[in-house]
Amino acid sequence: MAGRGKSAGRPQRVTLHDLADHAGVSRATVSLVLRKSPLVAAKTREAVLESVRALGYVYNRGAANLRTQRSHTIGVSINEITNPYFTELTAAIQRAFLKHGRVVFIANSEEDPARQDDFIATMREYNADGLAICPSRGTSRETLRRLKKQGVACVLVSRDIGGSGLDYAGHANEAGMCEATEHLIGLGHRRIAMLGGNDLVSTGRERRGGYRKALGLHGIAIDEALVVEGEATRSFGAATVRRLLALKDPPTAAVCFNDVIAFGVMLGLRQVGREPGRDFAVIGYDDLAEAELWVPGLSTVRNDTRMLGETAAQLLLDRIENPDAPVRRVVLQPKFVIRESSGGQR
Amino acid sequence: MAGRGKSAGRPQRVTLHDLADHAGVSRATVSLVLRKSPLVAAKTREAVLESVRALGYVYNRGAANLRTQRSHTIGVSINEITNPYFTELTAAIQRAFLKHGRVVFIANSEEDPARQDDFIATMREYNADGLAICPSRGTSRETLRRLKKQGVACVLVSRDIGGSGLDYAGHANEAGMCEATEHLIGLGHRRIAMLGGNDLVSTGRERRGGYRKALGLHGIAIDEALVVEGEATRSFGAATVRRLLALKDPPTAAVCFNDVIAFGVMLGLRQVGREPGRDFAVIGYDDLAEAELWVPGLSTVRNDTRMLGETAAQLLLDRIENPDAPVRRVVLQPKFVIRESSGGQR
DNA sequence: CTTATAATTTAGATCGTTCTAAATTTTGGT
DNA sequence: ACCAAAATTTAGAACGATCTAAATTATAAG
Repeated sequence: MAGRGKSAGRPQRVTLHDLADHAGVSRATVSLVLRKSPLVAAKTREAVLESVRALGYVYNRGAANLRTQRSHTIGVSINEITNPYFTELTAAIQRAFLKHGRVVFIANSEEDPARQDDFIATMREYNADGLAICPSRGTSRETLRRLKKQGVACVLVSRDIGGSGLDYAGHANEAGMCEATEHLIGLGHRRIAMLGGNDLVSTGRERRGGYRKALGLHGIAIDEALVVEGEATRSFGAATVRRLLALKDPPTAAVCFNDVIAFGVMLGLRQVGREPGRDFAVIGYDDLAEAELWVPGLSTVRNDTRMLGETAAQLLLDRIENPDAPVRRVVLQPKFVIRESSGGQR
Repeated sequence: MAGRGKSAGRPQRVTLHDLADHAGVSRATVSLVLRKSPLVAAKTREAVLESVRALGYVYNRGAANLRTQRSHTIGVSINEITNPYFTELTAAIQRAFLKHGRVVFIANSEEDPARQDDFIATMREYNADGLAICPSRGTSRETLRRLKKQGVACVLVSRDIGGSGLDYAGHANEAGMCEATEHLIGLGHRRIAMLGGNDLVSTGRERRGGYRKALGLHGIAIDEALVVEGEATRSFGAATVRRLLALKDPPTAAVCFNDVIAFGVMLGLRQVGREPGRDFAVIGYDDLAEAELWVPGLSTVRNDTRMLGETAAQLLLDRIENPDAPVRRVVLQPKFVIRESSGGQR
């Protein structure tokens, strides 16, 4: 009596049709009940809901999406989820969309544009309403312009790709790094290294630009030997600071592309018997939860990750709502946090 | 000429129908081409693929799933993605499924069984082929049994829920923690604290059990004041070790539920002027990338995360293939790694 | 040139929902 | 009791793919 299909084999999925039969109404009415339409009479609604319970019905969202041409699904592509900054950002983005009743699909592109492209293609095949992208290194402007041209709602988060023509939510990286660097200059440092980041990614360009700008403002010549590109890992920070300390005119301080590198620098200093904050000044970027706990506490530039997630979500939802609105760019101001790792007056 | 529908409004999606018209064949043939069927003649295939390019066709996976009753989609529910162990595990699981051509849906339940249930419900609504679950704290056995009874393919990863009747892939936590604790005992420690974990989660029960077992094996009485439940955070580790050191008979060593807590312990020791590895022995659990870099290097129990991800994926894929096979449990052996934080002979 | 066989192609039903437009029932005023 | 208006319910056609079973075309053997 239950399950229409063949009596042999797998249990058939319970459908609207089954519910309709069971409750003695039409498919259309059942559909209205499930969508909480006010059109249907209270008594009918009760009967249908009772059938739902009785048959153990599971709504088929895929079928509904096919019909409505809307999926309420958002794809989120993250360049490197094992980086704690992006882990926090991902959680923030997810929370923000969840609050707006969207289902979120997360993928980790691991800095590989091909994987990112695959994911974007898959999400389009699933008819996602929109995409939030932290573009992996090397993402081409053309890829993104094509998305825009094809009418895919899209927002770039954290990292910008110039000329993509997409909405963007990010932080004011140049200003943040400039302030951090000027702080060190104010403490008397002249040989300041800049560790991590690169010019292939906007955040790298901007933070490295902020560093250069600060030195320029105070008439300090830039020694390219102290500007080191690198991965956002602790081991890069540790190895690099050890190498720089071995130079004949070593730096006395370092600003880092992010906190993870700064933690590495502090570990590296200890490995060679130097104490961060006393023998060498260190500044990070992001203000991860861990920064405050270190001994010495890490001076760093705080990005409001949760706010960025919410901003990105709002931009994307607006874009979905109104595909032809003018492009928007929101840049959040960071906050420089002074702790002990940058040392006192020297 | 392009796009069948109304000439006004949004661009219509290109469908198999459009491709068929454009290429002068039937819908069925186009479908065969897209699915790389060998049945179709080379010349026809070329023509269709040319139409795909010409019209900018995007495959509609939702429609296909509706028809085939298979989604090639896997839902992965993670209890806390900001914990780096789970971040790594998530990445490993994703990679493993990707290798098998599955699309992976990731959600962060943040230790909230309600969010986990929501996600599971959503995945069922999307007709996911299977679920990989790192159950959040407080997940009930009944929830999981119901899933099994309803024929949902499911594998538990890392954390076990007794009596769920589901496949499980995890690590031998008791053995790992027992070995670590015995190492400290061998070095002469008698007052050994156990920090973090709790009995609400299998990994906590097992690791704490391993600690108790080791003490028992060597006739050391357990001082419950030294066994502290807690969150897997650095701040818990730091605060707790400071508190324990203030006891009148303080511990001389600590084994930690995981590396993150152990890092916190090392930071906490420094905050009160003690040097980990020299003044106090510390052992972690997980062997995160960071463990090796610390000064002193963190002694810890290594879990092979990538292997766990692959194992879980294989169990789930087998289960999907063969729903009625007997339940399997795979437990991977960890490896104890000795570095400097556990100190030498005292 | 048949004819049997193999290789291709296809019409039409189907998956489980929602939508449109119309049919039916209920309600309330006279 | 009647009728208009409001409230509720519904049949049947979508959505965009795949499947089944059969039709068509090409190839080879006699």
